[in-house]
Amino acid sequence: MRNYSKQREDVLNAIKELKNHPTAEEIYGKVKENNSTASKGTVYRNLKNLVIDKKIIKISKMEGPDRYDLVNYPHYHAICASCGKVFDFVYDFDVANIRKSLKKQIGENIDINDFSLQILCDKCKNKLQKNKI
Amino acid sequence: MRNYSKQREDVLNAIKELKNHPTAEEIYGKVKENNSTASKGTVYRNLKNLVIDKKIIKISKMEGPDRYDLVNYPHYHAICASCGKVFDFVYDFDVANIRKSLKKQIGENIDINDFSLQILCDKCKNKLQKNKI
DNA sequence: ATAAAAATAGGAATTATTCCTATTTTAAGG
DNA sequence: CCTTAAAATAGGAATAATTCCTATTTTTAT
Repeated sequence: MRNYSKQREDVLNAIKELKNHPTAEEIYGKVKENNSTASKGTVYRNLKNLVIDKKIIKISKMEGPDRYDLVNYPHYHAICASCGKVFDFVYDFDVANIRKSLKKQIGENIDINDFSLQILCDKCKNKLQKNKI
Repeated sequence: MRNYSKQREDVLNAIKELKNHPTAEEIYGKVKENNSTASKGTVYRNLKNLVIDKKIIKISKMEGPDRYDLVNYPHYHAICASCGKVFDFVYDFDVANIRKSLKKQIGENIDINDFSLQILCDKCKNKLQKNKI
């Protein structure tokens, strides 16, 4: 179903070189910097492919473009809805049980690629409480 | 810190009327249909405010614009990275323990607004496996 | 070596989101 | 109930992000 493509490797390598959750635009920039022929459409298409293949995950905030992160060691992201700060964290979710629960509820044996938490960080919580709501 | 606004209520009401995870554009459309004066900027600003206030959550897929959902009963979303299908599900995450773990790792007492799972649904898994990876 | 399927280049086109400023609304205090 | 500063909005322009298109190239199976 999926063929090999040099450009997909280029995209993955660009993400490896860029630290800290790059955007598609930043990845495209790095890819070109590395003299890959990959076009913008190719970058977007392969970002999706890489997510499907569990090589990377997507991070979405309340503001700004989506970001991507390598799946190198098992970690997840907690993203502040207010300031957008991303906290990397480790947690031992009971994946087997969650899958079982999903199987019961939706009747499908899904694969879990990633967990992501929408949170409010300390700083933003305080800012909101400083006065009224 | 935050003042009352009629338009923010209009946005929330539009989401209540629209079923099934509307986009900002769809919400804007409904809001105008309801004769609210809310402009596009106002809709976006208040979508963010409503997320911060835990009235709604944002759903992000690999394709297309972000979507929003009411926080009416405790449920979460599992989103297929390939086809974008959204599965609503219920699960009793150990929120207290997750918060404790986050506190230890990042030193902050964050509030958890939402969990979201990136998954691969059965259908897409099969499609990918039909041939090679 | 050949052919069909998959992937790409290059960038145009389209969407989604953000931004801007003058005006209006809200909430607090006297 | 006045007044005022802070917060919010309208209206839409501007920008940025994403998708789309077609001819060409690459990949893989045979």
